[in-house]
Amino acid sequence: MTRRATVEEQLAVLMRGTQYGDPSLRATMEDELRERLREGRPLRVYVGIDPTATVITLGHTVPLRKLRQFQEMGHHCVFLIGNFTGLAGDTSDKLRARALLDPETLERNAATYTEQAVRILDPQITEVRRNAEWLSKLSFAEVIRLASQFTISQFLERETWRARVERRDPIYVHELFYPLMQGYDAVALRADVQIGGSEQLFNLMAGRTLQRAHGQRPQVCVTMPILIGTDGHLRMSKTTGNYIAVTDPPAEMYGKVMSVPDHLILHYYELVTSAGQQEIDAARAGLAAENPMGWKKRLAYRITCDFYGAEAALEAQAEFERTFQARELPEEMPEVALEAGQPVDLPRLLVAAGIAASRKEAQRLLEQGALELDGAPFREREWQPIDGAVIKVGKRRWLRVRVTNQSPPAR
RNA sequence: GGUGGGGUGGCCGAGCGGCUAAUGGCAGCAGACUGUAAAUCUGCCGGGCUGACGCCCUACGCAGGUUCGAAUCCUGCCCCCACCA
Repeated sequence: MTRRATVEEQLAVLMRGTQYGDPSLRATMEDELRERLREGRPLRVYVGIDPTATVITLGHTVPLRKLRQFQEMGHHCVFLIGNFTGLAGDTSDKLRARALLDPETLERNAATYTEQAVRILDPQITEVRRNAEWLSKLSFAEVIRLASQFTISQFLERETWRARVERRDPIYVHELFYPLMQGYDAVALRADVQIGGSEQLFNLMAGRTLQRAHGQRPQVCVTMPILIGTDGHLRMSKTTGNYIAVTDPPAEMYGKVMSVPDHLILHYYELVTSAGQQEIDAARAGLAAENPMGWKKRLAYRITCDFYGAEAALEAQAEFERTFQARELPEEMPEVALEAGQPVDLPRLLVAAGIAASRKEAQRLLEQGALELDGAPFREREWQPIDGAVIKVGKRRWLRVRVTNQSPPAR
């Protein structure tokens, strides 16, 4: 990626993996992008994220990766933090629509977001902006002017809103402002290209409308598919808990990828790795012919490697092989200190060690045969502690016991 | 302001006087099996006490009431939705 690729080469990479509901829209966007690439100047490209939670998941990284591709081709990239749009809450979730986030929270989130986002982008050359910069300064009169660019029927063409109207679900007025706000971002940034999830298409298109109204050339909209979470069918998000965070430690990141259902392996290769077309094709062919596990391990390695480097990724892989494939002990595990000579009540111990949420739960685990003591099943509730003993609970929880020599054993 | 429909366990969603800690689905956990924390199958899935049979507490928007007994009936209140004004 040292020398500038040709326009068609760039275009092929940049359009790969994108998703548009409508082929003609895709064709339009592709043509417009080609046109701009031909100008030979660095394009202004951006991705916006509302800092509504504290973690960036692999789902967020999908558009960010696309942004990275632009960056690698020498285009100017902006990471936009929606600290103003975030103020009003999430449009798609009724319950959260009213939960206004306070500025401090937003600020804190914004900081962590940036830190996490630059794991994907090149921090040296990424411009980080916040949309409160311009949105907070708009007057009501200006907002009205923006609003006059849209009609209600345009809004009702948006599938999600139409569905909500039909279901008689509420649509709050402020939700209608979202596209305006997001669209105005494009104006303020004088964007050539905006990248977003495919559910954001309407908002990205609003950017075009407003840019046109401001005498700017409408931005090219690049929309990416939604990443499915680890449960295998819902969109990856923090609220549903089916997520892999970019800040998950290596072993956990690796393991979570391994817990993804097989049918998503290719989906992940396409959206959250830098695999090129050939590799994707190879993976597709391989998955059809071989045990998918190997491909999934390669995937897990790749993803972990992207965030933590090869060494950590190898270690995570070794740890996984050791604990889950060979069923051996992990390198590190929590420890508890117990007094010598005192029999212990295991459910109580598990709760105290934070391994079970309640005694009831610990009891259940015991009854279900989930406990292993130094490799052998153990179903008693009373236990005489042994120094260095390892208690395994279920498949992935371990506890090492240390016995303190309060009363030194005769010896 | 009026009319109608609603508020049930992490989520969705049944129940509409006792058999209900509350059907079912999703998510989660465990076991078996395995090709992985995949798939499949089985079980568990509010909390405390008990070695155990079991006992107790909390729970169906909130507060009262009627009943031997209420998520289920009545009253008041709060909140949500739609339609009409």
